[in-house]
Amino acid sequence: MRTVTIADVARHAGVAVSTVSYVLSGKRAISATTRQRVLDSVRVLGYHPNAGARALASKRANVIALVLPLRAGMNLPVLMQFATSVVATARQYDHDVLLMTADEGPDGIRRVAASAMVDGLLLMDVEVRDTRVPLLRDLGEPSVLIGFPADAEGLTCVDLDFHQAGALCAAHLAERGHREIALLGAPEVVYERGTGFAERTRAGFLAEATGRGLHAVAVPCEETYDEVASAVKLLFDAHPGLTGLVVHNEAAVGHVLGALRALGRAVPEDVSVVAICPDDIAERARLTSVLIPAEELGREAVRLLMAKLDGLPAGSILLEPRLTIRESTR
Amino acid sequence: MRTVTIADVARHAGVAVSTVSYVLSGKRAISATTRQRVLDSVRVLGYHPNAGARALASKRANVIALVLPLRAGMNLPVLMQFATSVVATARQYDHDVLLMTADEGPDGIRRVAASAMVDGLLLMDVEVRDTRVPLLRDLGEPSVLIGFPADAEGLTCVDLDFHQAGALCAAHLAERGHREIALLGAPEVVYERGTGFAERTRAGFLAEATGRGLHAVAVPCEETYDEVASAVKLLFDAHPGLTGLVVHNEAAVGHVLGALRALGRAVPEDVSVVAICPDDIAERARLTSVLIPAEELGREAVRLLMAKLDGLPAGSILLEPRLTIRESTR
DNA sequence: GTCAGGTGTCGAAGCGCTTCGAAATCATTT
DNA sequence: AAATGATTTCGAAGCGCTTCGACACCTGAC
Repeated sequence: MRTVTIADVARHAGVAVSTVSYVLSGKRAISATTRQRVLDSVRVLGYHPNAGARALASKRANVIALVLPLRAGMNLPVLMQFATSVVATARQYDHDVLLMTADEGPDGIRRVAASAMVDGLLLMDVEVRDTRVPLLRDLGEPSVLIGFPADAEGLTCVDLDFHQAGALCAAHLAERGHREIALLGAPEVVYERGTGFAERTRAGFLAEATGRGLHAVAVPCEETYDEVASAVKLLFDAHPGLTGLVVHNEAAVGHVLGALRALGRAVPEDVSVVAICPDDIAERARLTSVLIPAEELGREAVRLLMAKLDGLPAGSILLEPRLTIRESTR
Repeated sequence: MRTVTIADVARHAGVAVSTVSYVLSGKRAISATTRQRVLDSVRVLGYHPNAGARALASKRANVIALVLPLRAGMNLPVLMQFATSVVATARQYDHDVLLMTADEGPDGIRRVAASAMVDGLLLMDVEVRDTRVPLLRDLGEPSVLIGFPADAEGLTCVDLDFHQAGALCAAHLAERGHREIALLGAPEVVYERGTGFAERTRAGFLAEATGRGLHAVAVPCEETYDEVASAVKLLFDAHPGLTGLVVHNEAAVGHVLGALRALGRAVPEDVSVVAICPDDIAERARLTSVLIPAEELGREAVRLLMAKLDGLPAGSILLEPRLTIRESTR
């Protein structure tokens, strides 16, 4: 069963090879009758263009690389949703997806780029000081990052708008009449690393709360139960009138609820809790939350990458956060 | 920055293009001095072979497709471990991985195979009557399946040996002196679908138990708490002397423990529980368990596929189950 | 000194596709 | 009726690589 080539199609349809190519790519006008004849032959013979040959001749592989941080400890549901969305969206643009793990590091990126195996790259979970970022810059390979590195100048990045997410949570609590609220954030070290999203959430939260004349504080939060409990206790000791809590730390969310219970503060009767975390965690605990829009992230990332492949300029975008109201706020 | 071609390397090293090719592929003997000169040039120029050209000329893409069931409700940790392992192992064989979702279905497989985009396929989560299996058969594309379809004749499959896993659980309980044991399996519909692994576990469990002269029963098990609780209750009503339980249903594991607690049966004091489930679930609940060896599965699957690509015959393999003893059995 | 048989290297022919310039065809205009 | 311009199709030249057959050289045997 020899594979069907474009020459077979051409012969079968009684036209030149180039004509078949033009019918398939639509890059030149072909008369309706010829076009139909060619398409019929394609169908009859079951022709599929050879990817290698096409890539070689056109200098376009029609493949994008998806670089995932496939290490333990990732938020898997988010990652999965994202990957699924990327694959599906890429297919819509007639592209396939090459899966890479972050642990091949910069070399892997250099390799696939230099071998023209992919036309562009999608990097998930970009860190603030990511070693791959400078490489990406001078490699000149079209790419889209999920997350913002320290210096995003000249790069295309997609992320949730954490500033607005923080603000949204503060606003939600304010509208419910809470006057004294707090943000329990990421562990200390995360802020020290200068991780963008933690910092931005905090800024948005404080700005919005202050703007609305609320009394607001933001404190970091470790992830073991004991540390969370003591942080919560300290918070209420210092601010007895606290009635609203925003938790931006998925690992700590459960412990915060436990700690509140231990302190005898009922949710949502005594204190309202808003989480910024993946949907499944919030769903399970019935928490009002701002979710990570993984699917939208994937879709937008691919869209932007495709635009870049077409030579269009593509700026970074921040996705608007959406608050889902559940049972933990009133 | 034009890309470096093999001709550039040849010129730089003062040899013919074919010589460079042979140095790189090792398919013909090249003198040590020439080889070194070529390798130096490769390094100096930063040469990476063009994947498309290579694929076209050699009819080998050096890419394998990984078809994952990226739908909700999958066991994500297992899937992730598996994917990671596949990518890492493939890289060891100098191959890359094209990520596909099962929802492109048979057409997707036909497409990537016909376009010579991949050399072989890895399908995860194969169902008993999988529409892709007949296609795979007559497509003749090298492939390895994770899981066993109804008729595995002529196919290469890799899976945990569920029969032995069931037997292992029964044996473990028998050795601990339990005389009356039960298997809580998958939901009814799963058996009705004829899903292989559920059935095989049950068979192995019953065979081993019976062989050792134990009194054993196997019942299906739904996945909501209420249904699990009533199933557990019915089980103990019918078999008051029951002291050993095997749970082969990851979604129900937690509920089973809850139901036992509700019935006032302590684990492991009154009843020993063995689970067949992913490691993380068992780990969290401190359950003695047989885990799904996702990483090994990925590694073996790639190994088999590579063997097939080299034209070697590759039979199916069943991975030996391993029991991890934790705190739920005595 | 010649010849057989290795080694090591080269040149050229593709692999299947895209794309460019040119040819062929047809419809309009003068 | 010839010339012009559009429209449609063709042919051929690559894209960068692998691989086959051939050539050149060297060794050792006779």
